[in-house]
Amino acid sequence: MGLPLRKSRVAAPPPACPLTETLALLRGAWAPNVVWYLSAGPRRFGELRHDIPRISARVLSARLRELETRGLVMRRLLDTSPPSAEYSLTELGRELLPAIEALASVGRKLIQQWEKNGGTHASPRRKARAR
Amino acid sequence: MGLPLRKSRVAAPPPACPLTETLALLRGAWAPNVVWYLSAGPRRFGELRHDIPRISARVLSARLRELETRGLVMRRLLDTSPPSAEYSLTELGRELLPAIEALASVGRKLIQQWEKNGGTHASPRRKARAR
DNA sequence: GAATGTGGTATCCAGCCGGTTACCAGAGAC
DNA sequence: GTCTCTGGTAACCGGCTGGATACCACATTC
Repeated sequence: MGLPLRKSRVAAPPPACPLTETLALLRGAWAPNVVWYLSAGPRRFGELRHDIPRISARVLSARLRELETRGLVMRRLLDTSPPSAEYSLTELGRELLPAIEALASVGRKLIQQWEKNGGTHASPRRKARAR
Repeated sequence: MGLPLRKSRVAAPPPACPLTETLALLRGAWAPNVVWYLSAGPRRFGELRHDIPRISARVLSARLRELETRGLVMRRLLDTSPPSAEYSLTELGRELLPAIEALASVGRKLIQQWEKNGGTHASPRRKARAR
């Protein structure tokens, strides 16, 4: 026999699953939050950091870059001093808003139920399955 | 001054952001796909493996366990031979379906546009920003 | 007895991801 | 001169995740 086959180093072609493709646009920590806060209108870097207090500058920067590459977000430099950057949703980005709103709506209902149950998050969870 | 304060070893309390909470339910690779395929009705382990060919048994098992713990999925043992297991969405699981459908709907539109553009995925992406 | 099909689990391991910290330039204020 | 404010980048690093592979019990079928 000849040489053993080597593994391909490229990923398999995407199956073009609509659900997977859309979620891929929002991949990465905080990405949905960034889109959410941009949905209300343009926002500067520092404003987003303030909107999402637990995000680090490094990750916010990375997320904005990725969202820009994926066509969801536009970056615009303002010539203020010091210069600042303003981010906003593109049309594609805005197309995601109904879906995001649907997710948030479920979340609101969920939280409401927790509050009714006395603030615990336990309602719909069941204990570990017997072995 | 006394001893320096030590870092807390528990995660900060969740901010109860509706969007974050809902997406947390779908955390983990393939989770949205599993929910998607269960949305059409109950499904056995092997059937799900067939539905999602690239998922491994290990990951499918882990995902189903997590979805069960989070209250989205129910497991039922069938006493066939060999015994098989059937998974189905709970009521909470079904509440996510409109949101998932909204995501998929965006995805379908996206893919449709790609096809119009000759099969390339390049349409809404722009080149790297100048340095 | 051997093969098959079911629904998994055990173990290993590489890659990625994101948190932390330090650092930067340039302009303006003081 | 030095401090501040902007919007970042560089380097380090530990943890988690998920892919690959091997393995399992049990009942039925051949």
